[in-house]
Amino acid sequence: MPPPRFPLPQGTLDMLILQILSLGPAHGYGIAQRLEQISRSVVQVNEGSLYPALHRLHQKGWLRAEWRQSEAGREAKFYSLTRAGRRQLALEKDSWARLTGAVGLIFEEGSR
Amino acid sequence: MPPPRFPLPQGTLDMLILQILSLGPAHGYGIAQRLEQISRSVVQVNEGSLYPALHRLHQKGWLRAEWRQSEAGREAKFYSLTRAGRRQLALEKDSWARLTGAVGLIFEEGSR
DNA sequence: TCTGGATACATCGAAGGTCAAGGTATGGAC
DNA sequence: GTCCATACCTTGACCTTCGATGTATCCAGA
Repeated sequence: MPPPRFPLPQGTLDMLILQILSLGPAHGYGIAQRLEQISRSVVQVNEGSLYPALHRLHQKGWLRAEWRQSEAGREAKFYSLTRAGRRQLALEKDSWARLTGAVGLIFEEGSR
Repeated sequence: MPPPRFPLPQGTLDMLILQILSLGPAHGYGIAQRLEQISRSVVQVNEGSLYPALHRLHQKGWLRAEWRQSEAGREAKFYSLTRAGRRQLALEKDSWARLTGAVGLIFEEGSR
């Protein structure tokens, strides 16, 4: 039985996109593929979430967009992190660490 | 500067409530306090999130509700986990572990 | 006595993100 | 010539969280 898909908690997708782009420019389709590969299929991005998220991040000035030729020889919109995007990623990683830390504390409380 | 408050990702509140109740019955107000205490104020539950969540979980059959006297001598609605609630908590913990694991993988990918 | 703060419940509308479903188009392989 | 992978996008339904607001009791301190 393959692991069940589960919805990404609101807000985490932005962080994951920024993280992938911190490794280098990529287009939407590629971002989705990388997320799935690296996470071993735990993270599966819906296109109806992905593209709005990219537009959102772009509009906020965290991404730069540029039409280029893809590896497959197709026109594709390549995104890359801006300086502000890098800052934002750091912030979101920080929040994530505090959240998971807090959840960890709450879970431990039961096992003592 | 105190750590900034941040919104709980959608869905995590249910899991945290179930976890707190797995330690024993509690009323809404008390659940919020415990979450804040245990998490060292990282998790701060909004009442407009808490009460709808409790009703939701109750309606799904994961909680039992009962009016009793609180420690402070006030009428309060005490919630406790049902068997189905315990099952649900296990499921959600599992999803959480897979999610944080996946996010961990994606973060590591950058630091190699 | 009365005022404020803690306890305890609840509801409402706004805001925001995710999802499933659907649509368009090109390139290469068979 | 047809199918699949690539690559973009939009729409509406759904759900949760949030901030604001409302009600009520109890107790401590001025």
